[in-house]
Amino acid sequence: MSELEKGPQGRRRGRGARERILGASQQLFREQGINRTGMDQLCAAAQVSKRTAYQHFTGKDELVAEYLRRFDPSVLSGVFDRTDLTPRERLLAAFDIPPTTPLCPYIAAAVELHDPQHPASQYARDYKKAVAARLADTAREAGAADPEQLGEQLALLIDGAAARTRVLNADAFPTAAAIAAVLIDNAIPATAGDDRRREEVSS
Amino acid sequence: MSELEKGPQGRRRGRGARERILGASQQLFREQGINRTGMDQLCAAAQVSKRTAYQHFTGKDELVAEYLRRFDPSVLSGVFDRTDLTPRERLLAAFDIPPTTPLCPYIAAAVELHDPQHPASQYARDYKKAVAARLADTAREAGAADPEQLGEQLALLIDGAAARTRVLNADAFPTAAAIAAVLIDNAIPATAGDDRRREEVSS
DNA sequence: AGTTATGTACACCGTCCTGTGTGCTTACGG
DNA sequence: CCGTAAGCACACAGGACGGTGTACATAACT
Repeated sequence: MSELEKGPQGRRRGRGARERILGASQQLFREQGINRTGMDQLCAAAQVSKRTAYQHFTGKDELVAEYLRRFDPSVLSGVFDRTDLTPRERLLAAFDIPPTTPLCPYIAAAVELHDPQHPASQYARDYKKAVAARLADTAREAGAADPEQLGEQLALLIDGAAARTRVLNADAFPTAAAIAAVLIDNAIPATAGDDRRREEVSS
Repeated sequence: MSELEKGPQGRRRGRGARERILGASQQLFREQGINRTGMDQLCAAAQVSKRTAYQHFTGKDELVAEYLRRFDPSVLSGVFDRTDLTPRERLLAAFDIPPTTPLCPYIAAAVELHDPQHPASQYARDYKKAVAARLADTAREAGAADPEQLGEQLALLIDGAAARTRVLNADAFPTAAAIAAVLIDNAIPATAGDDRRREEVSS
């Protein structure tokens, strides 16, 4: 039989070593960082032989890249696909992250790996662009004058809150949410709302 | 002769090994990151014997902490002490960083070291708080309604721009500056409209 | 059955890392 | 001038790291 994908959902019969490895990665890379987590420790935590790990992933680099790919469903989709909220509420919901998230792992990976060519760094870039695009879509849906600009601005606020939370060890997302509310109200001209301020589009 | 301070300005007669070490640290830690820069390489770049390096610094940790302490004069003071600018212009000038700065080294250090107890991490926290305080002072000088809040908001914007610039490999400071302009104008009650300032806010 | 993919146990390699020990040379100050 | 602090050259310890080789056990599918 051909060497078909053993990728994301491709474990054909195994007892699920790949999933355990990725699960341990989620925990350890977050708690300790990528560089400070050795493969020995990771395999021990996953209850997986080291040999098996290197049969699933060609190297640590690939494992790190795959580890990053396991965040989209929980964060990105979980916020934007909520139809129970108005577009404006959805934009603000992006700042309601529970304290379970120490720091955006994409920023952490980009800083730790320190190599823009690394697969994980490239994926982090793609992810950040995707988030900004989703924010822009929602901004357009909410009737923003310049959705792309608002999306980029909100994305910057999220990253700022993440970075600041990490450095200061104190939640910075409420501050970011406050800024977001101002930006959103400034960018949406005719929103039905209490405070409708002078709509000036900063050039 | 007693073991008196060989600290910041304490090289008594030497040929300046300490300064060369710190100079090389500035360059290498920025270009390659902290964890990816070995002491061997650093000493070679500084043209300093490894033994000498470990006589000036008890370990790499202390060197990293000292390396972070060498940024205040160039960044923090360089922006806030410009008396040729109005307070509002000074707030915005904090976002005019030249392309020489790849990423705020404090964020990088906090992420790379990954230990809030590390001296360098503690110093990074102090520095971030100090910047926010300086921004708040300037915001107060500019007549902001809630200077502390504005200072914290602007600090968050700076960190967001730094993080985003790093991850995306694209300058995000203009976006942050645009947000800052909106926040500043919203926070300063009397300064609406164009550049009508000069109402001296006596300190 | 029996073959084959999957996983295990464990030792091992080479490399890089932080950090030392030791002896020698240089330059400054009195 | 001489003494001494500053710096140098070099080897090496001790450990963590990423990654591999080998031989063996188990599960699954036909």
